Amino acid sequence: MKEITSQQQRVLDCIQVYLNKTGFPPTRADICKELGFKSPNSAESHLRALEKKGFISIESGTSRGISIIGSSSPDNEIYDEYPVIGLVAAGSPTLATENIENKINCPNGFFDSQFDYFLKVKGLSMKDAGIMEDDLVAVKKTSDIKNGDIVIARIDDEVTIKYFNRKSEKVIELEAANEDYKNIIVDLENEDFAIEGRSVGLLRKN
Amino acid sequence: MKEITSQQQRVLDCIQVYLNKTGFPPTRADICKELGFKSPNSAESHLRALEKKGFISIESGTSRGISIIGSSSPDNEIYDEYPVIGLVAAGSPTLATENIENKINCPNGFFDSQFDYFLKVKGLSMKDAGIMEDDLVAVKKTSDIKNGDIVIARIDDEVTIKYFNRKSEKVIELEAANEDYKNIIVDLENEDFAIEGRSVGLLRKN
DNA sequence: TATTATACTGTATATATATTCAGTATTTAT
DNA sequence: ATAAATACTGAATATATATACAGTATAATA
Repeated sequence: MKEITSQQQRVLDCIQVYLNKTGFPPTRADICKELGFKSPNSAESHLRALEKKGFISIESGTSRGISIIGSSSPDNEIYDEYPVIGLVAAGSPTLATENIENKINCPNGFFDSQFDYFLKVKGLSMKDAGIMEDDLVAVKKTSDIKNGDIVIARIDDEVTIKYFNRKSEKVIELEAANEDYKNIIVDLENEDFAIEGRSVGLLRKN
Repeated sequence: MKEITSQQQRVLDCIQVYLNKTGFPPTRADICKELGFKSPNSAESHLRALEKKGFISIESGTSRGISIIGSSSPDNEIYDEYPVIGLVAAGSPTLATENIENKINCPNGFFDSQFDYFLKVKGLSMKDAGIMEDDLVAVKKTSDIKNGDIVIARIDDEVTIKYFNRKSEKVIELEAANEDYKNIIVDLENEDFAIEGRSVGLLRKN
């Protein structure tokens, strides 16, 4: 990255400020208005210099086609509020769908996969997988599950977090990661079973 | 916020994806191309519906003047980039740039206590504390430590993460949370020992 | 000393883009 | 039963915007 001049820095800052304020990049005219230039070509040539030095990229023939290189995220990143849902009852956990304990603000792409909510874990059935009591598991609502995935599953009214293991067409094993807990064999023909989602990450506050 | 239809959701997602990819919002034509519409008015009417429902705002007469509402970070929260530092067997986790693996953008008050960096864990010495290989431990640089705290400690040139246990004025025990690992007894008089910081949280991506 | 980069004003223009108007059809409320 | 919202195609147009061209002037290279 080459050296930047003070005027070029002003233009670069101007683009960043404009982006923060509006959510989209400025036009040449916008930059002129902001910095007091009287010709759109003033902005244009500064932009070309910034492009040549690698600070920005300009999409040719595209309105507002400016993007700042390097400062990939902090300002472009999207944040959202994710609900924390509790697994209530110690022995037989039941999902309280409406029971949102609180909300956590967190970058959208925080975990490798998109997720929908945090599940507050009760019990130690997944202890050996590093999932402890009160940990917040990032859950992606999906039924796209592979063997070995950590899933949030519902059997009748009981919700539990376990390793997923398909035994046959009609039999699924939910495997605990703790020898003190026994695995659950689900007969899909005789039981009301559903996958709530898959764990895509974990958050622990202590 | 009113209910969103599936098509409107597709358009909203399309805007978000385009923004992530290019750094600026799409035109009506861009949306059409992306979603297979044949008339720019298809995009236009969806945008108007999204605006009416409060999901986006549209700057009139402005090219690419779309901004997603709510996606901007709440004003009260402050975000920062936190470095991820690798815990190498015979190295020290310093904030030197050569040790920074990457950076994670994260709300400032994400964990209960302020923290300074993420430490990428190697090994399973804290397995029973739910800290697994490649987990990111949020570390607060401090020497204010109580017995039972999970600390990042340095003995000579070796850095480890262990439970802290002060045995006497001059003796500290570093306790592993895995019976396969043996505890470390530190004699402060004869060894070069320092506390790098304390674990205040944990982040796992999988 | 000639050349290139910086730092502008001012005018002009092709085109990228928003936006309106005219339709058609289905679904959902009132 | 009627209005309103959804979900589109297709064409037309005013204007927002990028971008080239013609200058002027100063500072930094080579």
